[in-house]
Amino acid sequence: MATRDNKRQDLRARIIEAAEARIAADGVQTLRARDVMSDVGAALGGLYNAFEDLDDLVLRVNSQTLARLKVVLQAAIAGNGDPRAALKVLALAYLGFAQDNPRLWSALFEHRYAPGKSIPDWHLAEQTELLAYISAALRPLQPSLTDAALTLRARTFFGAIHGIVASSLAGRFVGVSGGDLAREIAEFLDLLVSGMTEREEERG
Amino acid sequence: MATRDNKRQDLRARIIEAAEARIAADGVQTLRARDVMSDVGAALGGLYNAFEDLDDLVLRVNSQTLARLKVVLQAAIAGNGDPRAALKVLALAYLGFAQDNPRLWSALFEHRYAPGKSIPDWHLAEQTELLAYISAALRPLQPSLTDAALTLRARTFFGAIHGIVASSLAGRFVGVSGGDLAREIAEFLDLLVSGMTEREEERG
DNA sequence: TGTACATCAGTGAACGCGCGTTCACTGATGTAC
DNA sequence: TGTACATCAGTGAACGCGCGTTCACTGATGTAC
Repeated sequence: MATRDNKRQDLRARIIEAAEARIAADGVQTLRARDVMSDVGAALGGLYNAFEDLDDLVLRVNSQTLARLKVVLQAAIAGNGDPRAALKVLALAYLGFAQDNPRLWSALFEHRYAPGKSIPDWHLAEQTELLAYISAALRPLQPSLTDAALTLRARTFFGAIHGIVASSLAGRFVGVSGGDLAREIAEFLDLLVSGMTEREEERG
Repeated sequence: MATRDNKRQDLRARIIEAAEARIAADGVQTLRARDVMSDVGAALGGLYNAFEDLDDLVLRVNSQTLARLKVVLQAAIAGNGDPRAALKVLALAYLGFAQDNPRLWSALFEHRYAPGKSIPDWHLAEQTELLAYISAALRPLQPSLTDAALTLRARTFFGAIHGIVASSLAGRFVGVSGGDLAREIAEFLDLLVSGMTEREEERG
């Protein structure tokens, strides 16, 4: 019988679920072990049977958020055959995800792990995996780039789009609606893509 | 005699200076009232004669950092007559400032004010002022944009460049030197600018 | 210039609160025979 | 199937620590006359 182990896994899942709901509602900054365990209906100390510590729990929620984001990005590029549009589709899907899940999405970036503790490799790998989507969308547009340059360029693109989305969701874009923002990002990417094709034509 | 007031202003200045040094060395996250006042050689409670609270002190440091950034940006565009290069010059100056003052620069964005307390208008105005430099650099490149669209576009550009710089300084750009990054940003802007001129030519 | 009083910057010990984590205990689940 | 013992998840009160802020007190500076 794996009853004991089943219960353990079940509790873990319920704790993650409760933490996710808390973060989605109030943000990762104010997440408290007490609240999560009280939501779950279990004792405070039980958290430390199921997880190493609170950071570990947040990490699991973030991992789940990345997985959800991955699904959204995959769906976005799945039905799309035009390589010139792939980057834009990714960027707008990213914006949409951030708008739909602002606090979970923020938690990916704003959570501070305890000093000295670094993000585990498996979680960094999850992040890198998503960057590969950008590389793939970029490659047909900039075929002359080496693999290393392409990877760097993908990081640059991610930084840029993320920066635009983060600035807007941080409330710096006063009086700009979600639709305005999507148009602005689309336009921004058109500028980049037309710059890229011009470059490649000069080269070719 | 303004002796009393002189001393007050002097203490304020010394506290700001000490706080700035602490933030520059260790980051705003770990700034402690006790450390600052002990650096200054004054009693802990004295902080609350000179400032409203610790947030207020951080705000003053941030304000000073913005002023320094402003000087750097002004210097960068001052000797430059080519409007096509102005954006790039600004972006590279921004990167340089962030690289030279990583923790003071981070403090501008990562400091969390107490819940319910919002950033005062005069500080928001300081930020807006810097965005005007971007608008000015952008206008000759996109003359057909309305003022509102130009302002939005300036925010978009800032978000993008800031995002790239922030990602890189957060250590996500593994194995990328400062020089590589500057080249990458320069290239990124070339793409944008050539996209813009192409657009405006189509239009003209 | 001198005296008496008022003001307020400066002091630092103590307060207060939040909250992650621990730990001795219990009781349910698992194992051996 | 039943009994005795072992294990370990679950409990929640208590610990521990950090640290911003307060406050009663002092002494220097300022004001009135």
